[in-house]
Amino acid sequence: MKKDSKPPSIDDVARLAGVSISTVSRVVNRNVPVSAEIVTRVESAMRELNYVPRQAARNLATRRTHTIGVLLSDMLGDFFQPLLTGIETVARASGFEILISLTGVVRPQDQRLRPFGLHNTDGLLIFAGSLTPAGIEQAHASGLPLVLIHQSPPTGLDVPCVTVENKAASRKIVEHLIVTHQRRRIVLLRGPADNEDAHWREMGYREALAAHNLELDPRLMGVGDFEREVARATIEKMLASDTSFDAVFTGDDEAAVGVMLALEARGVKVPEEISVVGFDDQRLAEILHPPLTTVRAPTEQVGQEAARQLIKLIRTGSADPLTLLPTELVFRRSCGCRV
Amino acid sequence: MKKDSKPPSIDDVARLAGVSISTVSRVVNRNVPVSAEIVTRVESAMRELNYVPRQAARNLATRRTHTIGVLLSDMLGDFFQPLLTGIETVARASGFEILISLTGVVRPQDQRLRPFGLHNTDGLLIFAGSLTPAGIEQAHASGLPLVLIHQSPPTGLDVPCVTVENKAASRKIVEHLIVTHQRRRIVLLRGPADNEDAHWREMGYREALAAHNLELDPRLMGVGDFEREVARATIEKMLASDTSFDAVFTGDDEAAVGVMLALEARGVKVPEEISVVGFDDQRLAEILHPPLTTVRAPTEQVGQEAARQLIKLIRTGSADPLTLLPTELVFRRSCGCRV
DNA sequence: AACGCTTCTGAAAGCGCTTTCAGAATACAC
DNA sequence: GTGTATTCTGAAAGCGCTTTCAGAAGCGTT
Repeated sequence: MKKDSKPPSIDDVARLAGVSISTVSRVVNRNVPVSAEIVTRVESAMRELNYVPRQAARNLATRRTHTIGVLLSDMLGDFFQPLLTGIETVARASGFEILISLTGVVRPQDQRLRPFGLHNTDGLLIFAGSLTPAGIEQAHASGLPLVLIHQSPPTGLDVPCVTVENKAASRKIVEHLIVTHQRRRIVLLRGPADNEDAHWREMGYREALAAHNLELDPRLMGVGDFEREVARATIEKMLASDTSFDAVFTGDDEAAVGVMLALEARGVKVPEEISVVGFDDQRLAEILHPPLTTVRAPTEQVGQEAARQLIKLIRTGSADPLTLLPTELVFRRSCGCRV
Repeated sequence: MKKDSKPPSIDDVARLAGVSISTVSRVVNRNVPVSAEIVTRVESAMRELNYVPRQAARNLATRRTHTIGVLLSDMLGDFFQPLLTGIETVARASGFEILISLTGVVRPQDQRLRPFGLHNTDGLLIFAGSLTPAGIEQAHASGLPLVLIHQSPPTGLDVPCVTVENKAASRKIVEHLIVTHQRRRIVLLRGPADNEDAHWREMGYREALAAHNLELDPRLMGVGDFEREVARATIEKMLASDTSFDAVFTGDDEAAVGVMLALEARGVKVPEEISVVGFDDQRLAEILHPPLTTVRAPTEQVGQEAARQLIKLIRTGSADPLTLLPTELVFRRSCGCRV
C-alpha cells in the first residue's frame, strides 16, 4: 500500500503535523500539557502515517525497558499456566511486558545469564531451580532487581522471595490421616533433594508424626521427586517388599498419579486399604480415581504476588523480603473422606 | 560493592582497554577480525567492569530486536506448556527471545495491538483466538512478520499458518467407533463456533458417518465448547432425554472429562455401554477412568514449527503458507479397546 | 505601557551501540 | 627501496526517542 520503505519515525509525524519532535513526543506520552489544537493535529498525523513509536528508542532514551524477565525451568508441568497467567495479569496492569526464558534443568556451567543480557529487562522473576545460587548472586551483584519464586535467596543476599506455606499444611494433612482416618504407617515420598517445597513438606510430615507419638520409620520414606514414574516405581517396590503401610503422603500431585497407578495395578483399594494425599491441587487432582485429597497451592496468586513485588522493587527500590501465601486443605475421596 | 552509580557502558570498556569503542563493539560481536592481543585486552576490561551490552542500544542501532512476540489467549489450558516449550526451544536456538502477551478472550475493541508496540518485536506468533481478523490485518499491513497458529489467515492475506491435521484423524477415530466397536449412534460435541479445529473435526465426523451410510442425526450433535462443564451439561441433558446413543466424540479431551463425569454420575459404564473418544491427547487423557482413546496433537512440535516459520519469515521474507502437522490415533480403553 | 507570571513549544544534547569510511600499519612482491 | 595488497583500527554519523533549557506568547497587574 504505502511506499513501505521504512516505517514512519517521530520526525515524519512532526513534519506532517508541522511541529517539533519534542511536541510529538509529548503528545505520545501525555506527560506535559500540549494545546488541544496541536494535539489533534499530531494525532491525526500519527493516524495517517500509522505511526508506532519504536520501543528500542524509548528504552534507550529512558533507560527503562518496562519489561520483566521470567526465568523458568521447563519442568513446571501444570504450574506453568497459572503462574504465568498471574504474572502477566499484574505485569500488564502496570504497563510491563514479560520476557520468558526457559532454562531447562539448570546446569551449573553456562550460567552466564546470557538470555537476558541483563539490561534487557528492568528486573527478573526467578523460579526455583532455574538458576544456580551463583547465577543469582551474579545477577544480584549487577544491581538487577530480582524476586525469587518458591526458593529462598542464597544466604546473605537480600532478595525478596514469594512462596507458599508448605510445612503447616503438610503437617495438617498428615494429621488428618492420623486423626480422622486412624492411619499409622504413613509413607512419605520425598521431593527432589534441593527443592525447598519438598524440604518443608517433609518437615511437616515429621512434625505430624512427632505430635502423635508415631515413630519415624525410615522404611516409609521413599523418593518421589515430584514425578509420576519415580513415585510409581517407589510404591511398587514398597508393595513388593514386606513393609506395610496404610497411607501415602505423595509430596505433590504429580507423584500422587504414579502412586494411584501403582496401587491400582496391584488391586489395592484407595482409600479403603490405603489413603493417598498429595500437594498442589493441580487440575488433575479432581479427576483422579478416587479424586485426590490434597493441599491447594495458590499458584496464580504466587505469580501475581511475585510480579507485584518485583514491580515494587523496581519502582521503589525495596520489596517485602518474604511473601508466604496461605495454602488450604482440599478434602476429596482419596483420604477416606466422603466415601 | 562498586561505585554502582551507572552500569558500565562501551565507552568505559574502551577507555580501560585503551581502544576505540568500535573495536570493543567488534570484540563483542566477533564479526570483524581483531588482533588477538587487543581481544584479550578488551575482554579482560569487560570482565573487570562486569560489562554487559545494553540491548536497547543495539536494538536501536541494528533495527532488530531478536525478539519474537507470542500472542496467546489465556484459555489454552494444557496447551500452554508444550506450545511455549516448543516455541522457546527453537527461538533460543536461533538467538531469539520471546515476549509473551496473554490477550484473554479477544474483545473486538481495543485491538490496537498495544502490548507490543509493534516494533517491539521482529515478528509475532498469533495463537487462534488471541487476535481478531481486523487485528491481524492491521498487524500485517504494518509489515510485521506474522505466523498464525491453529487458525488460517483472513481471506486475501498471505500469512503463514501452522496447525494440525484435524479432519482425517477425526474421521478415522469416528470410523474406529463404527467399524471396530459397532457403534451407530455417535454423539458429536461441537467445539466453539469460531474455532477452526472444531470445524474440521466436525467435518471429519460427518465424513465418517457418510462413508458408512449412517444418518446424521441433529439430536446427536451438541455443544461441548472444548469445556469440561459445558460438555458435562450437554451429556446430562441427553441422558435425561429419550435420545439414545452408544458413543461420544467429545471434540477435545477437556470436554471428554465432562462427558466421563456425567456418565459416571449416572452409573453408565464406559466403554461397555458408551464409548468415549477425545482429541488432543492432553496429559490428563491417560489418567482418566478409563484411559481416554484420543488423537494425539503434537503441540510442542506446533510451537517449534511456528517459531521456525516465523524466524524464516523474518530472515528471508518468506515462509511456508501452510504447515499441517500429522496427528495420530491413540487407542486406550474408553473406546472399548483393550478392555 | 511596562512588568511579571504562567503556559506552551522548539533546539539540542544525550541514551549506548553499530557500521561505514578512510587512514595507519604491516606484509609481500618486484 | 618502491608500490600495492592486506589487515586492523578509529572517527564519526547515525538509530529514534526523551528531556532539559530557554525562549515565545498570552494575560492579568499596577
